[in-house]
Amino acid sequence: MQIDDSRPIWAQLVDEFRRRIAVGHWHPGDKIPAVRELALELGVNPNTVQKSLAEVDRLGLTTTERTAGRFVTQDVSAIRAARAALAATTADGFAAAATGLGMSLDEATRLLEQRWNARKDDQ
Amino acid sequence: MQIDDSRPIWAQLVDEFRRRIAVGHWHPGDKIPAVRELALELGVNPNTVQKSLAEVDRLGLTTTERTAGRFVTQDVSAIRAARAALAATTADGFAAAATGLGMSLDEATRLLEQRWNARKDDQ
Amino acid sequence: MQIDDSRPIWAQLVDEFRRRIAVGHWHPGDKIPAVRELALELGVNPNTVQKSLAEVDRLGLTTTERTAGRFVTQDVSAIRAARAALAATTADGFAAAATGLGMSLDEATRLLEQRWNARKDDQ
Amino acid sequence: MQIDDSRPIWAQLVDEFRRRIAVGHWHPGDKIPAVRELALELGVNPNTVQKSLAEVDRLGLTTTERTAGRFVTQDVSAIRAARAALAATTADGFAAAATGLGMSLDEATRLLEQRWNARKDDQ
DNA sequence: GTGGTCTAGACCACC
DNA sequence: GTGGTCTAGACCACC
Repeated sequence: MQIDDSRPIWAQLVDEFRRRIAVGHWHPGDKIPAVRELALELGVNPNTVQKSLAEVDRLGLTTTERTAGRFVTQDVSAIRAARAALAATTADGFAAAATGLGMSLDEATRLLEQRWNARKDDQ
Repeated sequence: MQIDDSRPIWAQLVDEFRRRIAVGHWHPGDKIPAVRELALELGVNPNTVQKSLAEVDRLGLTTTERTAGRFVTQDVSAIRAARAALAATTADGFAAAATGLGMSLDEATRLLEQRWNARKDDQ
Repeated sequence: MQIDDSRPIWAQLVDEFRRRIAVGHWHPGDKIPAVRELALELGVNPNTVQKSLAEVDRLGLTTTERTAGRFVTQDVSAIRAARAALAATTADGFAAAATGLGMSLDEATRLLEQRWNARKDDQ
Repeated sequence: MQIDDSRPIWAQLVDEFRRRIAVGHWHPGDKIPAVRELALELGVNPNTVQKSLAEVDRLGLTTTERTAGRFVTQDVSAIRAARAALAATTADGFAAAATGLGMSLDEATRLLEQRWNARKDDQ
């Protein structure tokens, strides 16, 4: 649980599931965990998971086969879109913080470079 | 409440309070809300808020005066440090996502530039 | 209540609300009844009405203003689409019945003409 | 269960049983299911089924033999009448919708032709 | 009063 | 066991 995210749980779950697919935690063609299982894992009601997964279906990232379960799409372009969306979101988060702190694009770029290389050194 | 941040709540609260000071939501010299008030606002136990505020004190971002309450530091360098930390954190988030998606630093920089300008156009 | 419609209630409600808009029972710009009111009128749970109205919103036939209520779109093209869909649906129903009974298109057309004129005489 | 058909359930059941006979779901000479069985299938009270079947008897579409059960008539003309009634009903539904939407008979006929051919292509 | 969210729990079809 | 639907009822923000 995190403080201060006022968006509905179901919308946060949509983001979380998109993220899992975007980063390849769930691979194309994979069966994803059952609704009740995810609800248990995430500590929310199955109905809430259900609502968010319906939206993920609608986004074309998963397909549902009623008795067999729910599967990550094999449609590469849909997944590519999810990856692009994820990258854009984190870029926006950084841009928002940096502008909020009065940084210029140049300063932000330098900072990104710095942290990028720090990451590389960590590994 | 957000899904999937597994760090302890008190640590998340430290981040939240640092953020409020870094972005100027709480200004230097301001009296910040009472522990009980924050606990109510954030929906957590007062003891948890207390623990996180003690850490914020230790970071030099706030000072406590027994009877009068808790105040944001007037020490500019401490606040500057908090701002730098916030910027670094979001930069890290972007860097992590971008490398996770197989992007190069060049691609990440171009994306940042793109989103930066998109923000500007929105305003 | 009618026999033998196995589709979910929420989907039937979507059809019903589209129909009300298509035939002009609810006019462009009109405030439609509150969720709880519709639930009472239709004898179903407010949550079920809520789900169907979210879909009607998604179809662009209504817009929601959180505290003021829900309104029929003023977008003529969206309404035109709803009208076309309604006409197509009833045409399909007739075509399905007619072909199921072994009628030719010519026979169906003649029957339609007959009933059309019978309607006219009734008025 | 469907929304917004305000006719009594028994009358709707008459339509349903006529339809089953008209489309050949129940064939001439067939024994139809027992009252209690139909009541269970349709989720209504056996008395309601009884009332509607009495009407179907009266229409000459079924005959009842006290101990053996209820059978679909072998009278071809009665069945033909049921088929004509079904066709007329759906034709009326289309005509009502089309006139309600301000269409002319010509436009309705063109739409019917269109949907008729679309059906054919689907198969 | 308005729309919206969330939970608990029952139930369904399909296999 | 799987996804899906539906209800009852509590609660929330916004006005």
